[in-house]
Amino acid sequence: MSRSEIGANRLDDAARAGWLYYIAGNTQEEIASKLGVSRQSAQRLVSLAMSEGLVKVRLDHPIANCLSLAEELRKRFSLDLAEVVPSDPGSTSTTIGVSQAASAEIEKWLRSVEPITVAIGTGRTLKAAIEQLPRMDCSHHRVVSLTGNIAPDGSAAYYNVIFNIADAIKTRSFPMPLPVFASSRKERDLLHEQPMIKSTLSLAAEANVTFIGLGDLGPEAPLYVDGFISESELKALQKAGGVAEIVGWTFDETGKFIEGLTNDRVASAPIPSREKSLVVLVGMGGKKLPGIRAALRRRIVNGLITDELTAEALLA
Amino acid sequence: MSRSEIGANRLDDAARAGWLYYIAGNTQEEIASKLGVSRQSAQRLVSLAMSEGLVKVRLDHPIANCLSLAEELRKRFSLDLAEVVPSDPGSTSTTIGVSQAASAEIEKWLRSVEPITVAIGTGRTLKAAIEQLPRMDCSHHRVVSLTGNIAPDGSAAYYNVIFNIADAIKTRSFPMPLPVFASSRKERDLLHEQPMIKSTLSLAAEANVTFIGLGDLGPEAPLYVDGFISESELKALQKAGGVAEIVGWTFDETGKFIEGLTNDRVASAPIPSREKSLVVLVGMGGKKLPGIRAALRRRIVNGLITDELTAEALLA
DNA sequence: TCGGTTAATGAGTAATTGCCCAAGACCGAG
DNA sequence: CTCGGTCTTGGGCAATTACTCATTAACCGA
Repeated sequence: MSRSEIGANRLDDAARAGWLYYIAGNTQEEIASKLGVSRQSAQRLVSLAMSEGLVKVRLDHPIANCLSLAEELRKRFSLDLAEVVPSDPGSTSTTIGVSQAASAEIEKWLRSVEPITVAIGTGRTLKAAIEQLPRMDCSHHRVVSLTGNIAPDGSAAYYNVIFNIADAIKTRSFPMPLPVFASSRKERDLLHEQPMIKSTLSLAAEANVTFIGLGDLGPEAPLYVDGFISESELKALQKAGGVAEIVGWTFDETGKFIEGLTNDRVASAPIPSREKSLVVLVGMGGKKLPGIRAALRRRIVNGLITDELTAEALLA
Repeated sequence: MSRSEIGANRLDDAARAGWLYYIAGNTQEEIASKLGVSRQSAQRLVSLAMSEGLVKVRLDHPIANCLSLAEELRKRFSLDLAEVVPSDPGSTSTTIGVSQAASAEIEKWLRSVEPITVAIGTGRTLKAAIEQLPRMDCSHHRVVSLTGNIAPDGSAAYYNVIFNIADAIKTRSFPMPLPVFASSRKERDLLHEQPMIKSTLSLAAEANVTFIGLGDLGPEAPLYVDGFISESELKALQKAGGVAEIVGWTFDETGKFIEGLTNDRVASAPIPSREKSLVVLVGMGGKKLPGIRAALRRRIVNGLITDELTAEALLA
């Protein structure tokens, strides 16, 4: 029996154990005897099923406060989509909850029988959301990345999610075989003139729906931490008033894009039209708050998925 | 604060507790302190969230054995849909697993943006499936019942699920305001001539997809236990070779409908076309086995959702 | 074939959860 | 206002689950 078969069997067993536990309501001891393993192994299988994402938990009840916050956000910022999930006071996670909600929204779009084009950004939040997606056949849809997938060191950019999505669902995916930042404006423009890139860019421009994350520009800015920009570049952006970035495009607290600096070199596609399509920002947490507020005010996005605390702060 | 508000708040809290438990991964003690209640109350809220169906657990991993059984069933009986869920050896439940799978399949159809018509039968299995449905807006779809909803004692037939479905999702639903069995063939035909009934019947006939359960005709036949037929009628059906019924239509082990007897009086709609639509039978367990086999052989249905053990028995 | 390394296993134990029961709150009827 | 009944609450305890750790088995390269 080959290595991969063992692995498959293991996941198979995990799925079976998870099924017996979560659906059939067996105790782990019962599962152990039914599967002919020790209680400890059964426990491991169950937790494996959970950690591997075989088990998806969904909670559908419209919690009153979340609903009303969403409604207010929609009105205040003329949003086409607003979703608010409960907050976990005390948790420091910046993805918990919103990634599940984002996943559900992405899934909803992908269930469409009409072929659609989905554009997607980068980041931890989106990555977590994609991991929640069920395996499904979406071969009639197209998923296109808004950002380059090459990290400064030449490796694949870790938080570029286009490959994760292609992995989770069966679809035609269009990565952007580019560095995230070119070395100069000239080089960026040159790269964008390449036929393949050009067609991917125009595909992105006509996306029906777009899901993007947001990175702050504080001392632990993802762009800086992940090595896409240097410390001095970060400082310069901060000095120019930059508060956040979306797929690499930095902007100030009014949502105005920073002139020059790194924005000259971002190889990302422009953010698709908010007139003709839905652009959903997924994010939560105090660090992102100024950025989210700016993005909403200048209508860089027309959809938002966030949590209760952030929603309240946005409305305050 | 009114009674209903209290109830709503309670479910709201339950949802919040369930969210903190299942999504955010808090312990019940943490939830208790965050929600400002005792640990026991938190525990109650979490279990309420589960029992009220606010929390939906889905397991998506193609368990190899289930997949191959489904594939074989599809081939052997020329099915358009076959789904096999794991069995819980030892459990006596006749709905566990298949109802979840049926719910997922129903949901898939209801997610369609094209308006569709869904026909639905009766029974414990389907009732359990409907309870799993998430709240969703399906006002562009129509859901029609295949059977009358009036029990012999004049009350609403308990296992008629059309009201449950209308309760769970927002849709135009079409019940059949009829007894399940008329007193005679003549009366049945007369009832079916009434304009409203007639239009509901023709709506059922053009359903895009149909979900039905199956009842055995053994000593504990649901039809008999629920008081729809008398003991002597049951005996007569058995003597005539009847092994099972679908929405009241009884048939023998070859799938041939029993001539005369109760079939003359069934007020149910005929089972929709297997040529032009998908008719899915949902059921599992040894008691139903002869019935399921018969239904598949004579193509009373062209779709099946069942469990491993039943699938294996069908293929043996 | 042999060491070295890694992964899997089972025992024991701490943490967490589910359940039962008694006490108290609430409500309607008298 | 009081009584009887029902529902809710929290304490305590038994059952269940998660984690740690030492041991064993499996694997891999030489």
